[in-house]
Amino acid sequence: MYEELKKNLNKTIGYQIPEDQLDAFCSMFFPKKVERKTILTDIGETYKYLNFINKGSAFMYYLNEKGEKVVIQLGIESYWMTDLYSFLTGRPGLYIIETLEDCELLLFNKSHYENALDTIPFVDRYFRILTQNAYVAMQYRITKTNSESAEHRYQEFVQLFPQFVQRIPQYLIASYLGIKPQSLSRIRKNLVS
Amino acid sequence: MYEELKKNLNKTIGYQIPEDQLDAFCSMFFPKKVERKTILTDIGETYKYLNFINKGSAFMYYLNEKGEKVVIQLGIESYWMTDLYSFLTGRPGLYIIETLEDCELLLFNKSHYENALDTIPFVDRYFRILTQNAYVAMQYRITKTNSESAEHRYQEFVQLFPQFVQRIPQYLIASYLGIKPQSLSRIRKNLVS
DNA sequence: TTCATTTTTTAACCTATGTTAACGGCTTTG
DNA sequence: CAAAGCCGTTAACATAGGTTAAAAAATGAA
Repeated sequence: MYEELKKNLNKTIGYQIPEDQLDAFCSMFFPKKVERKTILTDIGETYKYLNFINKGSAFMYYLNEKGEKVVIQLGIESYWMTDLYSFLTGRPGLYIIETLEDCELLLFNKSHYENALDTIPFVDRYFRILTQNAYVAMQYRITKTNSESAEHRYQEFVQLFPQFVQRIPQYLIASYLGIKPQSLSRIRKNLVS
Repeated sequence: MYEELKKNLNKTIGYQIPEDQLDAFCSMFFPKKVERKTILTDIGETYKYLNFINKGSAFMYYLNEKGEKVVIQLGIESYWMTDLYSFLTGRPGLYIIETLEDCELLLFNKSHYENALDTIPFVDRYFRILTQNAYVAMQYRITKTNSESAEHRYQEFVQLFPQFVQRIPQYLIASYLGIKPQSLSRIRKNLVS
């Protein structure tokens, strides 16, 4: 049940975490299975959980004034999916998280979060690194969006996230890259020939 | 000397911080004056300081393959300017910070940072909120860049950062918004008429 | 297997933004 | 105060990507 999570913990932290600490941490999670196309948390609700994807895939998006989904984040196994801001501040969320495939999630609620930070040595470091990585990745994404062509960005996306290309519908990848599905289709066509 | 910083601390934290704690924190800063067009930290160097802008303005940018400056962040009084990733991890920075006007900076180095986190109660909360805000702002910026026209983004920029429009050269604002200076000039012309 | 739905592709046409190049007004510096 | 750079504007032209609409392909449900 917790293999994927433990793998992620060790990899993120960068050293082998003692097994008893790992188990203490994992015991705080609440497993949950949900079908594909399930909305995990809706706009305006407060995010009560950090969601770890143990199996399956999901995406987080924003609905703009035209009613279009603007994809903010994509995730598969071993990714966290949360409106971090809402979770941390307790304020209503701005984004919607929806599953793409049937999912096995591991939920981690706020009181466990605070408790773990205080009692399990590696946890503080783990979440600090996680947040740092998310921040850096987003900063990188902005610089690329602001300075590279859609074609270039797509090629880089394929290179960085080959697993995503297999499993995430193309129109969501397009939105993630800030272009229309028709444009991505055209770009792919040009790349082949 | 520390008025701007204290103001920022109280505002960010959301309550009145005891004066002795404020003073303890402020005493850890190292004031520094630099001229306009000074490069604070260059690509490849590790960021040793968190830079608080007490007076003046600066910007952080990335040099892409074509040698163009891609602006990541703009800042005036009361803004922090740092490659947070480099500062926190000790790895070489990816970005360049350069002053626009003559600046009075307050530098905060890493050992002071760690020391302050441990010994002054409000500091942990302060930096947590600061990081959260930066994260949220960047997420917002991505969604807008990926779904709104340049004109719309500029109008929102003017509304959110009227002080920036006065003091930051237009070609840097254009880069921040992900467009060319000529395009921003054209957009502004259309808005007037 | 079939039908309904979702996703991708195509194509013709449109528009916002990029490109190149030139000019003029500030600002900085000697 | 003159010269040199820098910055913002303009204009003509080029193009990446958006729009609309339809058909084709893939997927899921019955």
